[in-house]
Amino acid sequence: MEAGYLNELNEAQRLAVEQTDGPVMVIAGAGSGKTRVLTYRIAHLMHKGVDPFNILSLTFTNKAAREMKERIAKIVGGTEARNLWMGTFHSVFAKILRFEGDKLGYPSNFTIYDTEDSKKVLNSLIKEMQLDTDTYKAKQVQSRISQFKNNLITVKAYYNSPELQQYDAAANRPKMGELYEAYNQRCFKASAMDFDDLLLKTNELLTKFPDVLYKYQDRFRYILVDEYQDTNHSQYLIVKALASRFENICVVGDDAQSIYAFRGANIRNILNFKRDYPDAVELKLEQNYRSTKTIVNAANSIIKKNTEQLEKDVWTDNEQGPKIKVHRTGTDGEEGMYVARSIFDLKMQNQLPNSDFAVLYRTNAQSRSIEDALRKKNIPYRIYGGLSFYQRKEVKDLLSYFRLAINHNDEEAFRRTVNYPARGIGQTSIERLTVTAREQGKTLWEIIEKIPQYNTGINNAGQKKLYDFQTTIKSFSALMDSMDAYEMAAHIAKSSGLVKELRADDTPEGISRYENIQELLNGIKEFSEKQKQLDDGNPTLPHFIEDVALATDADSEDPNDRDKVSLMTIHLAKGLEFPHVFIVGMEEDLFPSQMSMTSRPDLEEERRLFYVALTRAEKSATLTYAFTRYRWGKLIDCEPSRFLEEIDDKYLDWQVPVFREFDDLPKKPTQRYQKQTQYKKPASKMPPPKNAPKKTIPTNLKKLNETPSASGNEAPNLFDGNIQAGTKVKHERFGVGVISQLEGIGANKKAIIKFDGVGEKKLLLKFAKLQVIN
DNA sequence: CAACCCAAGCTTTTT
DNA sequence: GCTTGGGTTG
Repeated sequence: MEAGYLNELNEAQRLAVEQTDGPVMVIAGAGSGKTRVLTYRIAHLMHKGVDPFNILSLTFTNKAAREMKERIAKIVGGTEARNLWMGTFHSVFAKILRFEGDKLGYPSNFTIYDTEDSKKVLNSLIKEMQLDTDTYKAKQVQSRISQFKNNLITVKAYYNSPELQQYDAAANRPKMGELYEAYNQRCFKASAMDFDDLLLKTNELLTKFPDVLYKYQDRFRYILVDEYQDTNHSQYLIVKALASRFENICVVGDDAQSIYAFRGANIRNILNFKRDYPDAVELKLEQNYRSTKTIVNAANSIIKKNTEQLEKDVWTDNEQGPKIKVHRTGTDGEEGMYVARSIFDLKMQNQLPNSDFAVLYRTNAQSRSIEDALRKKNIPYRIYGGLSFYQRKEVKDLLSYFRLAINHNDEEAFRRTVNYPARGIGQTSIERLTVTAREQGKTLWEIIEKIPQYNTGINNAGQKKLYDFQTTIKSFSALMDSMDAYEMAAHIAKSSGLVKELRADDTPEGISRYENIQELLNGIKEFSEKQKQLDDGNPTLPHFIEDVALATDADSEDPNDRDKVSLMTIHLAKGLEFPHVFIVGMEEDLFPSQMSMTSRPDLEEERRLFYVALTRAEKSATLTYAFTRYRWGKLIDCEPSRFLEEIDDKYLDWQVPVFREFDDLPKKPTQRYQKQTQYKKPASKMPPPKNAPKKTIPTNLKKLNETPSASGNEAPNLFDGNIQAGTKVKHERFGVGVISQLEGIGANKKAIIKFDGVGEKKLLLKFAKLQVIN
């Protein structure tokens, strides 16, 4: 067959497809047809006679993998496409670890612990080790351990690094190393790997066993990595190791869309690709096919504020399109109403489907006000993300039964199920069981299997209950080979007593829980049927669990959700596109998030996030922000996001009334505040916030990398002065206060200041325009 | 041992 | 404002 698809590509795209051998880096601007290049490239490889079995394609989400596979199947045929190795890093290497993990001491049925499981392990360890729960917060410890693992810092490496230990000691966590070690041991004992382990252990496998490395190098002769800018160090090393023999590696990404540094993604991986592969062919996809000129150019005007990036010039042939609307409302509730009304109007005027619209936000918590408003207007919507279906308590309870039946040593599954539904096995029994298990160096399961042999201190009735529990679970395991996933799941749901328990609860929540279990069972049925239709399918429960452990909600497509407005975080929106996009909550402290304000790299990541958000839009984008907003159940005052200021003004249509907080800016950076007259603010409706007689848009923050003296027109800047604790200062917004503590050095010097009536605030001296008062 | 009540923490993003 | 976990009570 003639490779006619090549004609559908532009020059750069065609080169990216045809350059099949040797290292290739494709920098793909937003909306530049990246997926098309990837799919065609794989199809092209197969046309050239490469066995799909030798192609490894790593994507960021399962959904992306599935969609790409479908598209390839359309070009080359389903049977051919099926043999491709395509999936997320986690899912591909989990599969390999099931196969090879015995070399590292793991059985093939190891459990994959999710974040919640890991946190529970850590919490019990913190308790057992009698550490202070204020300094050792499971969440913080977890992210620290995750950092270690993503950077291949083993326990041993940790102990060899005075620097790492000092860091933890300084954070008041001197036992971090012991905790790390204990956590690993506990997971290993339970035959469990956490998400990071899947990558770490793969690295270990490839390093320690050259024959294994050789085997997979030989298998994966052609490697493609999508979203390369979001790979972490661990992933980077895996790819590097696997590709080092044939060097047929193609990475695709966009440094401007790197938004996962917070969980270890290393933007250097893409910035340094050329250093790793000096012969690499570098291609840039710069023509945007998605958005209007306005949107493309506005997005460009934002992203150029970032310092570190690969040079590129994204442009489009599309029409100019309308300006980006910027709309301010009084409250978050009004913001939701404005969005709902706008969607409604656009829909009615232009006869558009709901699915043409998306509402994007920085944090999941913001969805509520949008939902309320959409509901009021009877506009159907779908929320993506948030608490995943599989994370819901009742769903996870049932899944835990499955997990325990598959891997008896899965301690978290054991703890979840042993007394739910209630079997009269109480806390004391579990406590005693745990103590015995730790003393004996055995798992909880190993103890209850032979409970009379151990001196647990549990009374006879309790021992019997535990033993019976163990027998029940074993009876499930025995059926695992003869039943498909659905039969097995339905059997377990019933025999465990879980269904009965849930049906007994006729409160609305109880009914909903019951329905969720039914939904889970339906899903499993669908899975079984689907697998049976494949010639190499595997309809068993363990296979289902494997899928679920690495699945997210974004992966499930409900046909009922077709014509709905999409609500999601910006992170989840990456890779998607919608004709009309609303970006809500354009406020300081929210977007950019307050967590990101103190460091340049973090702020740049937020800016990239904004870039991602804006470039999702095809035809129109609307930005909204509120004057006040409920956060943590409290009403707080908001300031417009600096990102609004950063967009080139000519692309914006400010629907903002004259606003007093802008009136006294140092040098009136734009005229927009004066020229807007059509939306005069009714003075009575918008009382100035109590503690902030005058707000300022933080224009000075734009100059983060400049020396502070450059902005010398302001009040005395204390950042380089030798200010001390105890000094009395005055802040524009918070009023008079006393510095109680100082931390950080140089540009990062922060002060904790106790303000009268406002309370304690931590402020970066560089920005807080403080005045010393005597 | 289970049910209920209250406090704390949370809200940056997720494979 | 909501959820989770811990503590107290029956």
